[in-house]
Amino acid sequence: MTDSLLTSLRDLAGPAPTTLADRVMDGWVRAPSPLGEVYAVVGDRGVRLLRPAAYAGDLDAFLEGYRERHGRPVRPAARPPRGLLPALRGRGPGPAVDLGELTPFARDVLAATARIPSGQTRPYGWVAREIGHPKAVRAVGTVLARNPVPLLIPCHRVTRGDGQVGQYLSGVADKVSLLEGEGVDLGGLADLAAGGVRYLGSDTTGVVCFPTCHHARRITAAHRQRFASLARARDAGYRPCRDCRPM
DNA sequence: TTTACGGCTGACA
DNA sequence: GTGTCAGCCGTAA
Repeated sequence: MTDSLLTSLRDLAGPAPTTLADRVMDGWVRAPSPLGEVYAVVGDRGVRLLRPAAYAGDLDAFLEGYRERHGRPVRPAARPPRGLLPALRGRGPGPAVDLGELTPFARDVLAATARIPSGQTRPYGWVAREIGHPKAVRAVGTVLARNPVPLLIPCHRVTRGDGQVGQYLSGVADKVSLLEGEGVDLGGLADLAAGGVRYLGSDTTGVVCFPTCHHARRITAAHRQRFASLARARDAGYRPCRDCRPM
């Protein structure tokens, strides 16, 4: 049997080949989300753009804007991409996203943001440090403001270092509602921030975390220690949590 | 190539 | 405690 025949047989066992139309046209879908209906455009490598309808406005205008910006025609997709609907309900790893048109810096920012677990928040400065550009804090904000796939890449989980929620693509109210929907205690965080507290530690483990970290939330009141800075926590003998990597 | 602009931050009054 | 300001840095025009 020739190699080319083997290859052909193997291809038959794989996913159905995409048609030419699939390669040159993207497909759009509507889907429900915590922010109401969203529009999404999907290419052969994944979701390329997602916008809440309430923010994007009229579907025609949204599609026209997409065509203009990306120079690609769009048609209704036969079905939503695998994983999109569960991801918008907060379940599963989510669909593939196509960030190929972004700069390497922007992709790094979004990749770091995608690692923030549901129900937790990180400061803009944390994202900057994670990607090796600790001083590019504002540039991180600029990238997140243009996140092509909000909700799928949870830019709402990036908040200001001083305890305020910060801005959001479709408005602060949406950011607040998303975070509260994930169980983030914004009132509690604001109280901590008002008292100058940015980190919580456990005096039984000697570990210090961001307040929304999974571990910080389990510290019982009697053992909870509050810190204004990581330096203070270190001086007191605490080490940074390996999960939330406070900075 | 230059410039202006942010989903920010830390310092200082 | 709160308000202001300069610094920072990747983009887009």
